[in-house]
Amino acid sequence: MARVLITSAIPYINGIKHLGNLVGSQLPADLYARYMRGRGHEVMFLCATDEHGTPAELAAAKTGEPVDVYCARMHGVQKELSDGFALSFDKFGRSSSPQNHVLTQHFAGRLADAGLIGEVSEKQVYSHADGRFLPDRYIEGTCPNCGYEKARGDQCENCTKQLDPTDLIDPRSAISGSTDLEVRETKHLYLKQSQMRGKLEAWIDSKTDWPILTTSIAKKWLNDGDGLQDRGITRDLHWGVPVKKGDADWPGMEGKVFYVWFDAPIEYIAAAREWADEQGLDDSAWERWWRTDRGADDVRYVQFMGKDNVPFHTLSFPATIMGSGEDWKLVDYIKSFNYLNYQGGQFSTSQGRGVFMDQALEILPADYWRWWLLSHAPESGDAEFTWENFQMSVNKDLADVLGNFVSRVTKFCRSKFGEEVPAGGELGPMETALIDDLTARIARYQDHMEAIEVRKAAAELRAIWVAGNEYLQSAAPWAAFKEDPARAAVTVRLSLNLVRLYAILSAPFIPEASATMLAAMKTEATDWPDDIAGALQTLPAGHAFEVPEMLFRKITDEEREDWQARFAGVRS
RNA sequence: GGCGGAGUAGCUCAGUUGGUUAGAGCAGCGGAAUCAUAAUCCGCGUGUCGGGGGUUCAAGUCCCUCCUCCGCUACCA
Repeated sequence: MARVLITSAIPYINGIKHLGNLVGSQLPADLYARYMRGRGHEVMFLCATDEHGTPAELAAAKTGEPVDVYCARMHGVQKELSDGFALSFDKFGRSSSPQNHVLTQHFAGRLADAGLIGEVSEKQVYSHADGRFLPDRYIEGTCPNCGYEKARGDQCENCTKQLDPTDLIDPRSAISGSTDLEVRETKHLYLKQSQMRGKLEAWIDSKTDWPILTTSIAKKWLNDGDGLQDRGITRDLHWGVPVKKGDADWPGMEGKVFYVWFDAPIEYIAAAREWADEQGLDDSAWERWWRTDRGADDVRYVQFMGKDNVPFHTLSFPATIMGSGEDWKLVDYIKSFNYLNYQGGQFSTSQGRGVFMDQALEILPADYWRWWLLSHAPESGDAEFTWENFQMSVNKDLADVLGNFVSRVTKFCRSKFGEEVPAGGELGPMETALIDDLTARIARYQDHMEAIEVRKAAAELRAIWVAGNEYLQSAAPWAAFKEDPARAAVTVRLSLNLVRLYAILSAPFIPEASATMLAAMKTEATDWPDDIAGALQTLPAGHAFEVPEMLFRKITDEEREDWQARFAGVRS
């Protein structure tokens, strides 16, 4: 039994995530976690909300809540939705947790001791009306290049020119519109990533099995321009982890907090600690996952994220861990994803375009979304969601191929043999052929799951479902029953066992339907099938079962058209 | 602009280090079957592998060039 640590990129606290966000990290991470658990491995699957930063403060101000109250509420909303999608986190933590405060300050102290933190005095724009420093993107003005009047301080959306906020003509706060701005001197801490460039590059180079998408992004940042740049890790904000050197004050940094990209990845570790604390366990319980000197040296650590998050996970966070000089666990494999588009354009949180997690669950159960999203995961390039494709895929794969198989087998048995596994007959050549076919297919399915080839795994699983229909069609128990009931009994007995087998194999993709199938078969035998022939005899003759409710209903054309119209425009 | 990804059947996509007539699912057409959610199963592919050029006995695969789409570009997280 192996031990597998799995983290999914942590979603920002603001708003509800859309399906593109979901399929880019949390959902495939859950697939992998469920599969690894199914194989009998010990899994620690962690996620959290990323709660700090200016956007959270502004969103809270807008709703009139104190920012901690706002974050607590939104965390609850996101937790509920992740439960709705059956995401099986061992802990869904919060980057604002006390555990993360302690760890973030600890890392900062270690990095400072190692000489990897520098203090830099820099000029930033302060807005008197807003009472805060403004990030570049929150300053608007006229573009000096093209004259566009709503250019942002980081880049002009009209002419795409990179800007510095001080370049803008007639700058104003994008928050309040105030022009009462001032360039102020402020001191910040920088993580000297540049000093670790060689070490990081050697580490990246050693990861020959990583996806090209992952390593190419990392190398770009390592080698672009003057090489890896140092990054500021503090901000003049109120909401965040106060700047401290371990548990000691940091002279000159009073009133400042660590910046999100520094404290957010550390929350991966803190989430494990939150989990241990919640369970009433001591530090060794989480350290055995995270400290290689305390038991984590045999842990395999896999991260899931969208491609936009790759630089932080390949460079900044490893720099933090390596720079600490302590024996923290580094990631072993990074699975990154491209983007999912929506009906020819992008999903857009700001424009409310696309389907969001809460809306998705309002119209269909999680398994429908899980299956479509995972079987179309944007692995080799950006992928596209269309309602036509969604309707066709889900109806065909889930309702016709899998759902109908369960239905035809259980109902046929009930009408001819009653609601128990029928006795009699011996396995013949047709059964042997099926078992051989399944054995080969399941081996391929496992290979794809081990390699986290999500689409290929889904395609093989579907083929495994099809194999059941092919077998049933050629064995034709409805015909055999008339002259050779024992022959029909063999077929039905095997097919009922197939239902159980399918439930186990399919659980990582469609956990709710899988549970329904197991309940209908009245079995708690859910061990992963190593020997297929043996696994298909688990339910013995005489074992009672029941005909389940329809596993998957079909999406009608009317519904599809309705949803298409409803989600075309702006989210209400 | 720079970097990266993608461009293969009507649609969504596979195609390992270059090697027989380029594949799968869906859709479409024809058939079988009637247990089942009008479901299932079988058969059917004349594709300029984005365009052009090149290397090679042999190119979807390698090289050059051009076109299109997408992402990133370090203060959005």
